[in-house]
Amino acid sequence: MNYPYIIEEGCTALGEKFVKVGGCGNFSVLKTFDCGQAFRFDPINLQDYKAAFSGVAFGKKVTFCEDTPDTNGNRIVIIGSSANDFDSIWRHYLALDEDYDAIDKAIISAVPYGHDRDEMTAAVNCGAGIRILRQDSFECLISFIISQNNNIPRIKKIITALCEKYGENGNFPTPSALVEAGEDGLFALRTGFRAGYIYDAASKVSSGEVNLAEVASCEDYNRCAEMLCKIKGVGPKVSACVLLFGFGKTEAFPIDVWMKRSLERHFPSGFDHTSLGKNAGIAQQYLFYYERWAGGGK
DNA sequence: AAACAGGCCTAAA
DNA sequence: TTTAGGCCTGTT
Repeated sequence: MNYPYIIEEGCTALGEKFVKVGGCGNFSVLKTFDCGQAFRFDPINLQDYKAAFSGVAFGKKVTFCEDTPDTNGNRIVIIGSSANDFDSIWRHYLALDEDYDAIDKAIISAVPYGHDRDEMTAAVNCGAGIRILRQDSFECLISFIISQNNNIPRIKKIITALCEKYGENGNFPTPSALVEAGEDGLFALRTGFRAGYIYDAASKVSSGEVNLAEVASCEDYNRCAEMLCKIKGVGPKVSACVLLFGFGKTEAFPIDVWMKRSLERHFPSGFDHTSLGKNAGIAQQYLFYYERWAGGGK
């Protein structure tokens, strides 16, 4: 695989720092930030780039721009940050150190020859370039609690309101800040019936009844899910999303309405995600993207 | 206007 | 153990 490396660092005409990073494989800024895993990024219009997204993660404002690939087909990415932040935050956040080419091959070869493998190959080709972001676990937990029975624009709106009202400097609020907000304060942000769920999550995390560090270090997926499901409003789907996007448990395989449709359409005789092991979550993103944004190859 | 949106909780068989 | 309603709100 090709490891990411800094080609150039500098400042824009406006004095904002940037780094130009090569060796990013087939990494796609567009697919990664358009596949619904992160709620605090929005597309921005920069004519020089194929795709650009701007947002906040880990308390830092950042922009990711998809530049043209180098002569070997390796993606170059412009990141609006210091070289220091690239090394300490964004390299890891974007999972640029993962060998996705190898993962993609493993996913395809884990599916039996014939119809099913053809379907999976099509999904992988369609979603190739997506990276599972390594997001903050608490932010992820609250975000996916909010996502239930909801749509993306409103999810984003609520999260923005949470950050503005209860976060420091517009950052994502801490558990204790949300406890202080109280269920009423959370309800006032138009969270609806999820206010009690958010409050319960904040309380249990802040009291240690649900220990996120323990979840992070636990190797047993079912036990991890069990711990998170102690929170009201956290069930199989939300816990799977949180474990996948917020804890790097890539064996998680969230099944929502889109995934259900995708599996029914492409694998009518059934699909066993456990055979994919640690790659199940990545395959899930491909199948999800294939169904939702590419119409499932109809 | 009525249905739906990246689920989960609760009550009832 | 499984199944059906209901749920805040905003948009179409």
